[in-house]
Amino acid sequence: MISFENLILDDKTPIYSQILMYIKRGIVSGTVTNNDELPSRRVLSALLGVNPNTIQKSYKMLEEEDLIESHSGTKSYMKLDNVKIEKIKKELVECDITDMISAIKQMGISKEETILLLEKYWNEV
Amino acid sequence: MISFENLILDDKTPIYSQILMYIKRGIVSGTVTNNDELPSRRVLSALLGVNPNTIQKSYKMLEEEDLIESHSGTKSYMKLDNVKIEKIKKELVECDITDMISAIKQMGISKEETILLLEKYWNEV
Amino acid sequence: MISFENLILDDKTPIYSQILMYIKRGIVSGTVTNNDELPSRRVLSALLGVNPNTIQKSYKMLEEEDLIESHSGTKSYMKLDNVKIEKIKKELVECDITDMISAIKQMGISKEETILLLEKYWNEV
Amino acid sequence: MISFENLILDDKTPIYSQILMYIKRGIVSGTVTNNDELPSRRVLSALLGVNPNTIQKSYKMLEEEDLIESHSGTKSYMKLDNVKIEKIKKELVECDITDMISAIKQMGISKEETILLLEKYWNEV
DNA sequence: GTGGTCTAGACCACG
DNA sequence: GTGGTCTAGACCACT
Repeated sequence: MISFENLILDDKTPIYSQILMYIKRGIVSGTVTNNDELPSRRVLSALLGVNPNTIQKSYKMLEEEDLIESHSGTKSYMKLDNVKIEKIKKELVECDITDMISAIKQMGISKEETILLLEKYWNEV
Repeated sequence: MISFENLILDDKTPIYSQILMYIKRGIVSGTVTNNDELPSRRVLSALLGVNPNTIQKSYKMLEEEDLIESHSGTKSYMKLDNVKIEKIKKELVECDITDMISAIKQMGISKEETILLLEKYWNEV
Repeated sequence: MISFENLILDDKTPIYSQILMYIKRGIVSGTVTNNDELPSRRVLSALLGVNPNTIQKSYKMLEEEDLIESHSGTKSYMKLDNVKIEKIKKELVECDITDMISAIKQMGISKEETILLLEKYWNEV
Repeated sequence: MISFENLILDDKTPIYSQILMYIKRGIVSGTVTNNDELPSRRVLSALLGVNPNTIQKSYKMLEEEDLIESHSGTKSYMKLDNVKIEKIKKELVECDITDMISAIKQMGISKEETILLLEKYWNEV
């Protein structure tokens, strides 16, 4: 069963998107693996304190990306393979890194300075 | 006159916010300096292909942060000093770096690997 | 539910402001009381023939003055107490009376004549 | 020459409208009479510290209501008769009084209470 | 021409 | 269905 206890919601980004990203990051990190069971819509909505419709939207998007499979009952399971995992990893990592680089470079900060900043903030997050 | 030719709009973030961030990053990088003239709402809206009101919103937020001087019937100018510049730099850099670190760490990627990725992508952006 | 059937809009004052004043006057007169339900933006906008966003602006200003309670997905309700009501009453009455006096005095009309005019027009409005 | 020294501009109402109303109230009070000379656009704009275009707009509206006459030079004169004066008086007084009554009645305040308030505030304005 | 404001309509998250 | 936000266009006062 996938755990959502490390998911802390902020109110700047859409909730369905935060849930989606949380799961995708779990896939990349290996805490979410093939055949893992997802909590039911009802349970997760209660756990996170958000509307069931919002959960439903997240699950639907996972389904559209062919990452989960909903069986006849209410249970849903991750449907992963190495190709999908690599694709997500590349997508997420590239996005996070290049977005940051793009923003940093616009401010005229050098690569060396960026690495220093990264070292500085790494353990504070 | 502040140049906006390097600003490419995406459709994920609010336009007014992208314009705001573009100017703030320019302040940090030094391409936007004190007393620089801002293009009028009409000119910039035509240049970027957005509504004048969207520009107005960006400018208004800059004024609320006391970064520009703006009076009816006259042009608008940047109103900066070193204290303001340092404050913005800290705000922007911290935000970009820590957001990235947070996302990367959730995926179980180490600091060393991150630095390698940063080196790899730095010149591609 | 607050009734808006006595609200007739003119086109000299901003609509959002007229709606705001209508509700405030209702608060003073006692026709709008604590916990009263406000019509939704859609309903009221259809009723008054204006854009939902205009209603939204009025409601937002009421919320900023802490006169209504409003959460996403739920109805909005008046949030009043005697202190707030007295404050609004003082604010509105003073404004209406002193504006009128100021205008009348500029025309060289005496207090006695004004009272006569007031008696004359009172039942015609 | 019509004096504008008692005109204090607020920034809530359009300036051209405030100037127009100031003159009309002067007509009603008798301080502005037939054949009175108006200051030139330039002089009045300097005196009030507003743009000549704004003065021009006020004068144009007076002309459209046939209340002033501009001679070949830059001088303008009031063009009044008793019928016009009575019409303006009725228009202004009725408007001020009935607007106030309308607002006050909406708050459930009685005629007697209104007269007391009027007495109270009369000398404070 | 300049900046400022109001109204309008579409879209989003949420219950 | 609810409220909240973003973009859009028209209009106004003013230089």
